[in-house]
Amino acid sequence: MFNHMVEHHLDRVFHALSDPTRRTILDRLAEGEATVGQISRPFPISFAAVSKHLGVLERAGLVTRKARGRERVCRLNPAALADARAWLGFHQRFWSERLDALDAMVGQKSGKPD
Amino acid sequence: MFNHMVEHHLDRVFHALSDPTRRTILDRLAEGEATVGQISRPFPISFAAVSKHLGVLERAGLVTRKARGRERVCRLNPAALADARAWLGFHQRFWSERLDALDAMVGQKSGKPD
DNA sequence: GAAAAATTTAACCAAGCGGTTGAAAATCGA
DNA sequence: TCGATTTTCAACCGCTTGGTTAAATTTTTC
Repeated sequence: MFNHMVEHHLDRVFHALSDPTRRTILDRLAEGEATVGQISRPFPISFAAVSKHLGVLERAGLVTRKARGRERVCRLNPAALADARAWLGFHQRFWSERLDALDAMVGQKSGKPD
Repeated sequence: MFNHMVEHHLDRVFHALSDPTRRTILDRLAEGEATVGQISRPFPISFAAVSKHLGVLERAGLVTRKARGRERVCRLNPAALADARAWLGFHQRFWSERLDALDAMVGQKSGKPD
């Protein structure tokens, strides 16, 4: 179902999403493509730090950077969220079913440990 | 919409999900509650390491541990995935709309079919 | 061609992470 | 009570991370 090909990818996507600065960058990018300079301006951290954050997002497949002259135009790649969404959706549903079944069994009060 | 109360929580949830060992632990837990010992047995890492992973999952709200004698019974909390799913779902949809609009504007001059 | 601008890369630092081992703290069983 | 079991805690190690500043690279502009 969720093979090991995508596992490695999930590591990077979830890790990229775990930082609030990076999530804010993604929000900014949702308003349209922007250069690294435009992205970094509102942040209180250095230009280079933002550039590194972009690198993390790019390696996770969430953002693409293409050169335009001496600038790099960053753009979102919404498709990269698909795997993460699929993982979460499947697991939340699966877990809920399992736990419902477990609750039902406990409700029978068998008293027998497995 | 996604206020700063939940932001801090998202950090921990996404970070917890970014490790393959922890995701495997969650899969294991989907089969039913289990003690720390039962969870750690199939892993090639130490007991203490698994216990720390459980701590990460617990602080993210994904797992609860309740004492039963000298054992700790771990159980999934599927609801903890809701915030992460909501974040992903909203953003993917929002991004797609934005990028579609962007593509439409760009497409007026190139007309590339896709 | 030289200066300026946009970005990345390199070197570094403090903090955190995932792992280890060993000791400590509860609890169970004889 | 004593020893075994289950788990956490503490200290430590090597690697990564998020941040810095400074140098290097590429492109634009004068």
